[in-house]
Amino acid sequence: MNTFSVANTDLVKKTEVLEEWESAVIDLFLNAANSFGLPKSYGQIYGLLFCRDKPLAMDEVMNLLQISKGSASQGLRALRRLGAVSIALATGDRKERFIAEIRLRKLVSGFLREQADPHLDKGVSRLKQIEDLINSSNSRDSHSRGARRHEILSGWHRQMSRLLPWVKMIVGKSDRLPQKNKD
Amino acid sequence: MNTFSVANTDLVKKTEVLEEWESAVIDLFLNAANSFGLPKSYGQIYGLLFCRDKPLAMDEVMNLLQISKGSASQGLRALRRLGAVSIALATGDRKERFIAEIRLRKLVSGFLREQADPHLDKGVSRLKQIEDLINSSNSRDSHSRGARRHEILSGWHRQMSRLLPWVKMIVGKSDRLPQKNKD
DNA sequence: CAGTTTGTTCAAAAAAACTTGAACAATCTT
DNA sequence: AAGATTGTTCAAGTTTTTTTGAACAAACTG
Repeated sequence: MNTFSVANTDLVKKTEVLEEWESAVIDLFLNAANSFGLPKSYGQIYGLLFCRDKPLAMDEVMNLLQISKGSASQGLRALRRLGAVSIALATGDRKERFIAEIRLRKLVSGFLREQADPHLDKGVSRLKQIEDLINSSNSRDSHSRGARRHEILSGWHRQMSRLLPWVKMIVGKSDRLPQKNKD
Repeated sequence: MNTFSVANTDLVKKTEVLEEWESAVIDLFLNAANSFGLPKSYGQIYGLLFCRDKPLAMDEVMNLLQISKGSASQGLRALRRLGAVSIALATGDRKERFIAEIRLRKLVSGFLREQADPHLDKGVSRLKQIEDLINSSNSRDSHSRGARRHEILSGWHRQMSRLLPWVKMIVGKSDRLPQKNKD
């Protein structure tokens, strides 16, 4: 089946290839993404960009990682939303090119903003809904038990709300040199 | 669709049933578990125990949540490992009975211990492996680029290692009354 | 504006994660 | 010790998530 052997000596577009250590880094991020609940391909894409100095275009990402157009497109978009990847300023060429954000603080706060904050918000309405159900409970015992639980949940919610800003602050406090806050 | 109205007054084996608010709380935890990367059933089980004052046995959990033996068994075990659930002291009866840990600090630190810490540990060896690959890189350019990346990753690792203890400390700092640390 | 190049969308395929239940093990009961 | 009760394991089934690629849209080019 693979009998086209020789003869295509330099017709094959010299597809750039990964360094061994790059593959290892990409794999590291693949696993990390995974345990943060993100698709593996996001991790791969980020990992690749993390390794490179020069911005990469979508098709380069596709080729180097051997992933589909769809994955590359969606992955890059999601990573941009997370603030983990950004578009390099146009280089004459028309293609968009991407670079990885490497400041840990930015990565963490982007992640929390996109993943944690929404949950905390939804939590508020959920708690209210639960409160209503508790109040419409007929049994006196169930009612008081519910009220007690509602208090606990509210306390947790308050604490988590307090914690997140701290996390965003603490991480990256000495990430590099004292940088001006270009938020 | 709800036309079974009256008539089944007490033939139905009074299978204990959930309060409406309990279902809502269970659902809350179901979603929470999910976004922490834990199976939904773990959330349900925890949620149920969270709602109850009295310890529940595995079969009660199965019946109330309508989940299989396997799920109940595995879920309870995993939750115990996380420190989110513990076995109530024997009540004469032979069955094991379970209760939920409701101190947020315990929950958070258990979660971090089981989920984050292992990753940080694996991270050390991964970093070392990457370092080796970088050193065996032939290209001078690739080598220095790799070295730069390795530094960044090491920095992140250090920072995360610093952060976690803080999180464990901060959460639950005023969870309830000043309790003696019964770790 | 017809033709290219670049990027998005989304239904269907593939892969991964979760749940189930039957077989098994361990422990108690009589 | 046979029988009953409680809990675990894991292969197979189910559900959910992720990836793919072909059709489409948008923006440039000559």
